[in-house]
Amino acid sequence: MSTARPEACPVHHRLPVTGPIDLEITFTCGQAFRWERRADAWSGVVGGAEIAVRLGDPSVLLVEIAGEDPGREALVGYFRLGEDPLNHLDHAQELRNLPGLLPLFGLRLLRQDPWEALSSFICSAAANVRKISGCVEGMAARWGDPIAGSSRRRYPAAERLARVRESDLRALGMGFRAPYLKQTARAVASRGWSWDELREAPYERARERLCGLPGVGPKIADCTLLFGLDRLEAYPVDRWIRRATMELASRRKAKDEELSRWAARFGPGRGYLQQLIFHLRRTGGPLPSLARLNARAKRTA
DNA sequence: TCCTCTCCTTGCTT
DNA sequence: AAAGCAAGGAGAG
Repeated sequence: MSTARPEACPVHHRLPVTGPIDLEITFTCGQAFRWERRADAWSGVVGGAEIAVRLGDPSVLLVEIAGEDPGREALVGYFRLGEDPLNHLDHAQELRNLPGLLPLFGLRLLRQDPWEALSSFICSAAANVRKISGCVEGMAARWGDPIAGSSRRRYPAAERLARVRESDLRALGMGFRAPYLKQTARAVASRGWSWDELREAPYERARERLCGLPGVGPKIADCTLLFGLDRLEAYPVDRWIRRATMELASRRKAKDEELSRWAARFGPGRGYLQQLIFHLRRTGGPLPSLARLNARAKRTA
């Protein structure tokens, strides 16, 4: 149902937004790696489209499309425009008192393509955001199909990356991640792999499946579940979330799995909250202990 | 089986 | 200039 339009007549959408929205945080928080700041908007690639987005008057997302229009509903889903992110606090009232967290709820957790999320986060091992973007954008430039009316390219499918040379991945700066990415691309492109099956599977089962892929451990499995498979109960524990969660839990040392279990108290939307905590910890310094914080809040109430 | 340590690439920072 | 650091994972011991 997607139609390619000529460049001279780009498609526009005006999409009303439920709840707060902050494009800067959304695109720079480390969940996605193909969003670029332009003079007047942000440019990203979603499916077969380049989309430029900016905010309009009272909480409207203005979208300009080049290439295959995903359609209004797909875009509303991609940005979760019909959901108020603050709802995720319903099961985590204790976090309301966390200084600096409330202003971050304009972060929209994007519903990304699972293969793009998986492969991007394989690139993320021991890398920083700039490095990851370079790898991801490099792969798209080299192997992605062109988008009509745009200089940007689609993200290459697993089938395509399964056929590239490892040396070409290394040339893009992939380093030791190159063989992981290629082998995982092969596995995902094979007949034995089904994203639909993963969507149906219980969280633990899906996580085990992903961990069976080369170069994929618990952290990247959880990122794939959270960012690519809409599993908001996934709580990826990286070095920042490890520190942040230990601080909140008043723990000196703890295993990642313990921290995941501890974070279950934040409810079914804890993955969404994780992304806010991640951003807060990276930009705002150490976090207070939740126990002390809530004791103080109770006294002053 | 579980824990800890080291290595693996690269490029930018101190 | 050498070392540290960056959304980790795999293999050894």
